Parts: sequence; structure tokens; C-alpha cells
Amino acid sequence: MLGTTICSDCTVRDATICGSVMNNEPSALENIGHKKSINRGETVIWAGDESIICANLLSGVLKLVAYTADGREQIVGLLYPADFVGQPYAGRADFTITALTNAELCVFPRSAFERVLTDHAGMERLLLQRTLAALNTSRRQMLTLARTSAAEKVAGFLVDMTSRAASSGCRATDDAPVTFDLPLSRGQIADILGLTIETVSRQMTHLKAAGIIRLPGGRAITIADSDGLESRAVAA
Amino acid sequence: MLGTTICSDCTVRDATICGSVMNNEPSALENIGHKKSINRGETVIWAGDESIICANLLSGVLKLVAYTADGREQIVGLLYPADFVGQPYAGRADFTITALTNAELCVFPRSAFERVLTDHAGMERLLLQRTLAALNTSRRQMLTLARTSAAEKVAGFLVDMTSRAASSGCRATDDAPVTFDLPLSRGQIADILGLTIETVSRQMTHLKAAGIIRLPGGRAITIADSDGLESRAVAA
DNA sequence: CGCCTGTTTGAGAGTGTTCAAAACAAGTGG
DNA sequence: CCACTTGTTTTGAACACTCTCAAACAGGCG
Repeated sequence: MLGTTICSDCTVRDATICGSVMNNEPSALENIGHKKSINRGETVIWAGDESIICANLLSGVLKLVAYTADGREQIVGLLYPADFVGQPYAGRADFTITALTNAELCVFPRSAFERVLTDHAGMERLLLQRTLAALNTSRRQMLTLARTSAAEKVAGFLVDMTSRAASSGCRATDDAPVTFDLPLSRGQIADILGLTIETVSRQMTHLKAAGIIRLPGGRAITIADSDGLESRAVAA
Repeated sequence: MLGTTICSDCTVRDATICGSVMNNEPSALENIGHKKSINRGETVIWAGDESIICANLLSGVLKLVAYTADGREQIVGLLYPADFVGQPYAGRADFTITALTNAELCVFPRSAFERVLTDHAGMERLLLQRTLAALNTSRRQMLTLARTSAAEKVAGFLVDMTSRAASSGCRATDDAPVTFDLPLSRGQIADILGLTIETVSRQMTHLKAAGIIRLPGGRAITIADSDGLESRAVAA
């Protein structure tokens, strides 16, 4: 798995926090990272376990899950390609990280990774900036979870997914109805929004009945009236 | 306000992120920081405004508030003495920061502060570690907001406040009932927990009726049965 | 075809909110 | 010292929303 080509082949290199290091001293990372493939549904890190690894996500989508003592769960974050995975400086992992799709990681042992951070201030700064951004996202989500209705949550979620689909190559013609596949099941959407499967499904049905979206089948969704959708997602 | 004694007089210096810099090169910070007093209720930073300042909180408690477009609000974080205030690298502030009590800040212009971060990797690392910790706190709170009942939220909140009171000088005799003042009004507690004032009040009354707590008057609270309280706060 | 998984739909129950009023606390000025 | 104001907390009753439980439905695969 190890090898000096690991970084030069990397498809997301410039989007990760490695970028700054690669310009100056590529070898610092190439020698400590190795690729790891993860199957859909497989768990990378268990909450409570020793926090051993740090990694970059190369492909796929991971979920970060918090659990109550009696098993209720809440997705507290999603990780997409080029995102950073893991908790440097932490003794134990606070959340369980599980793959929603097949995924690939570029894994670094934590101690070696922390050494690189020390030696390369630019990389540490990028990690700081990402952490600050994640904190903002998390706090905005707190507002959604605590203060918006199920209708607003689902509409807001669909707005987010639409913009994410648009940014990743989906046609974004301003007026034409956009169609894409939701990467998540109803249950996973419910886990993100703090709702139940049934409530998510009902809200989808309402939006369909109102002519705002269409559900052609499978996980496909068509946004027929994006203005209408946004107006139902006041918080966003 | 400026002066070379600003840091040597600082009561929380070693608990802030400045600690690492002060050991080596105190002058880097002393020349750019200045003290600022804030009255209870005064807002330090408005969401949407240009993110100009960074600061350390010297005394008092601040709240970080997120608002929906139609004015619903949610407290997404509390800041205590020695905590860092502000968002380096951000163009605009994402949240409104308001004083819950009279407070004192040690304010740095953002650009100067970022320069210090660049020159002092140790300080940047401390900020990174704090940001990671804040992210964890925020994500755990997402679980509370989304998946726990009002009873669990209030009990969990009181557990948190009790341990905070204990750590800040309150007697922590294991069996004796602890008494302290809640630093927050019912409304502010509701804003933190994603509830209404009435629901918070009712849950307090329930806990009192169950003999778990006593409410001697004012904002004082006595924890009569801390085990019982903790068992009602499963998520924590 | 039957099975499995995920989604939709329905009816009823429970929890928290909303609206309204009363009780309480603290400060001000007569 | 008391009436009066202002703001907070408590209590009550009715309502709305979301959850729970249950069943029907749809699609994919052996």
C-alpha cells in the first residue's frame, strides 16, 4: 500500500488540507499515509474507542453519529471527498463514523499526522480553518434542529442537497427543473433532521402534492419550483 | 487603554490561548490588545456584520445566538472567562454575540491577531484544539436538541450547571445538597435547550415535586438528589 | 413467485406549544 | 411604609404537531 506515488495519484489532493504541504515537501506525507477501502455500512471509528487515526476522505460519503445511552441516534455531520476525518489531539473518539456509500480513505497514524502538523504550520492552519467552518455548520444545524418545523427542515434539506448536486456537475439551468438522486435514504434523512422516517416521508408527499417537487421513483427527485422550495425553508 | 501591563495583570492569562506566546515573547500580544468593558445585554458582534475583532473573554458570560429569518432564536454556544471570542479568517460573523452579564474582553484587531497566529505556531495550535473541543460540544448538543425529551434536556442542563458551579469554587461535598445560583433566566435556559419558557418552568416544578431539587427563591437552586437528577439526564 | 427492504399511508396518542392569567420579585416614588 | 410599575416565573386549558404503532405498497433479487 505504501509508496511514493500515493499522493501524486490523489484525485482530491489540492482540495484537502495536504495541499500546502505537497507544494513544499511531498515526502512528509507520502511516507506515512496509506489508502484504505471501506464498504457501505462499515464503521471506521467507534465512539469511545481510542482515537487512533486521522485521514482524508478520497471518495464516498461518511456519517458522523452521536448516540444516547439508550440507543437513540442523531447524525451530527456528513463527510464528503477531500474532507478531513478524525480527531487530532483527542484521547477517545466522540462520535461513530460510518460509511454511507463505499468509500476510500487516505489514513495517517495519528501521532505521525500530528508531527506533520507541527512541522508544517500551513497545514495546521488549513485544518484550523476547516474546523472553524465545521463548527459554523454544526451551530447553524443546531438552529434547524431546535427551532424549525418538520416542513422547514425537509425543505431546507432539499435546498442544501440541490446546491450540492448542482456544484458536483449537475446541470444548473436556472429555470429548468433539476433532477438528481438523493444520496440518502428516508431513514438517514430523518437521522440528520431529528425526525422520524414517517414524518420525512409525509413532508415529501406534501411537497409533491403542492407541485414543488416530483418523485419519479427510486431516490430520484425533481425540483419543479425551487423558489417555492426555498420559501418553505426560511431558516436555511 | 494600551499599555505594557495589560498582560501581566491578566487574571486568566494562563487559561487563554495566549499562554504559549507569553512564555516566549509577551510583547507580541501586549501591543495589540486592549481591554473593553461590556454591559449586560450589550451585543458585541452582530451576525452578518464584518468579522472585525478577535478577543479573549476576561470575565462574565457571553451567548452566541443564531436567528431564523423570522426571528426565532437559538443559543448555539456560551462563552466563559478565558474562552476565545470571534472568528479568525471569516469574512462576516455568523452569529450574534451578546453579554449575559457584565463582561470584560481583551480585544485584538483581527488582522493583527492573525499575524500573531502566523508567527506563533503554538498559539495557533491552542486555538485549533479549542475549536475542535467547541465542535465536539456543539455536536453533542445537536443530539440533545434533536433526540431528548424536555425532561431530559432540563435535567441534563442542571447536571452541566452543577458541575460548572462545582468547578468554580462551589463546595462539592459528595452527599450534602449543593446550592448555587443559576446564571441564566428561564428564558435563556429555554433558548439553550430549544424549548419555551413555560416548558422549562414546568420541568423545574416537576423536579421540585419529585424532591430532586429545591428552589429557595431568586435564581438559587439546591440539588437534593444528584443521582436522581443524573438518571433523568440519560443523554448527557 | 415469494421474500426482503424501504417507502407510503392511516389512525390514535403523547408531548410541547400557544395563549391567557395569576403569582411573585424587585425597584421607584409618593 | 405602602402603592405602583416592570419584569420574571408559575400555572392552567386548549390546540397543534410529531411520534408511535400498524398495515399496505413498491421495487429488487434469489
